[in-house]
Amino acid sequence: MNYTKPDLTVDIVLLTLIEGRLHVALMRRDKAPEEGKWALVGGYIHADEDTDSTAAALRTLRVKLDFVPSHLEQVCTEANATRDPRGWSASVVHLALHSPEVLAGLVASKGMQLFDVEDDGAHLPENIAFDHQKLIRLAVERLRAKAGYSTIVAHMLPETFTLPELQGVYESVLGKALNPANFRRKILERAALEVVGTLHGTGRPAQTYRLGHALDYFDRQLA
Amino acid sequence: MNYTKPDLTVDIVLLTLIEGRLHVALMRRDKAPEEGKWALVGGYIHADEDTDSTAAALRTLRVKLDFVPSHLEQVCTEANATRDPRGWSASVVHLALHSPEVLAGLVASKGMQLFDVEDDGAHLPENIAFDHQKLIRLAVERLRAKAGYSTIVAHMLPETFTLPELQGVYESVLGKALNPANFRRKILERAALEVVGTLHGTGRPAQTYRLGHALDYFDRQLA
DNA sequence: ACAATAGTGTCTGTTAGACAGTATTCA
DNA sequence: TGAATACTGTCTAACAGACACTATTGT
Repeated sequence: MNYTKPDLTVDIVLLTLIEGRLHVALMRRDKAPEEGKWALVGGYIHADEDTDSTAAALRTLRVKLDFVPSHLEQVCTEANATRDPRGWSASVVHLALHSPEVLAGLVASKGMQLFDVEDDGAHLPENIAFDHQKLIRLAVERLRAKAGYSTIVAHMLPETFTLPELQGVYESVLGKALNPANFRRKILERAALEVVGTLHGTGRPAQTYRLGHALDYFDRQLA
Repeated sequence: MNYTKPDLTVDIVLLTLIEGRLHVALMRRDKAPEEGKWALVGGYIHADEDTDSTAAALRTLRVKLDFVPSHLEQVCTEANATRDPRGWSASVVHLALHSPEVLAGLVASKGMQLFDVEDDGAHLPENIAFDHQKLIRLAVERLRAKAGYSTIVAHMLPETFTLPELQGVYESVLGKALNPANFRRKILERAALEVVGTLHGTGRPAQTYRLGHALDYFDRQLA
């Protein structure tokens, strides 16, 4: 009754929005296999220190990037015989989101890079490790699907934001323009947004808001 | 760099609908740990014969029940230090659906039992193994969520069915009565249903249909 | 005053829910 | 002919999308 145990890892698809385009955080692998290729932030689950798989993902982000994401959720598990040349392996894939300002800081200090994932990954580097291009696609699909009926995309903004800014991230992720009047009406009906203050810009100042809950689900599609 | 590898298993929450109530298939464990308790159909992933985790789930169903489900999908992965007394373990949880007629046959021939999962599991047996009560809840929640915007529930009917029958399974899973006229209009708009024939019952005969695709997703909520 | 951006009011077409009514079978 | 079940037509209220309008700032 002793089977060969597969490897068990976590991989984190850390995404943000830069100039209206989704970007993913990748790091260069510094050891074999796939040395030198670009890979998701990830690593082995440590049975002795991780209480569960999400804790393993948080530890990995802390150790490799010294960073706690605004949002983290499990996407799926990719487990098969061919994804890793070393043999049968399983990866619990997580989606993480944060604001571009903070991630840009990590690029400078931690050697991580941000790559544009739009146009079906056409702008990603050629040499992506393992099945990580597929894992990126799965996480991006999850984000796009969830954008339409939740406040998930707000986690790619700083903690406080204006409604036009929020509309912008919805438009980018959903890939279509939204009518400002209708967006305001619907988002204020559906999401628990708390008024924070006022932001002065180049025209009329905007109200700033923050999320009342980490994640709100809508009973109807936003757009 | 050699960590203790956690155990990697699959567990299948096999559900069907009996007299309007969701039921789950459980089997009595015949060995330690948790011997004698009721457990989901599941087992270790076999790195030497399973190409991926879904193949492992299908093999497990074939070996233990000699059965191929009408629908099978991954739900999530439950992975932590405390779910199995033997130590850190990970289970890739799957949701499987089939018609009650076929599952009733397996009860007779394979020692499996079907338990009512309604009322938050109040009618489940006391002695459920490991964290399987939680896994059942996760799969049932997934099914209920997906029922509102897909044809997933049709997999708990035989291959051909009438619209009143289909309405019945939607009503049971969604937990509310639906207006027949509106149900017909919306399901025929949204789902790819193929006309098969005519079924004679006690009143006016009903058209029979089958699913045009394994799973249709709707752009709007059904109810 | 005007450019720029934020935010409101309101009209219209579409969709969802309610419900009355028709259709087709068997006893 | 009536009970039983399947199915259709149509009215109304709610909602989504479009768009013209007002509001508040800086220059």
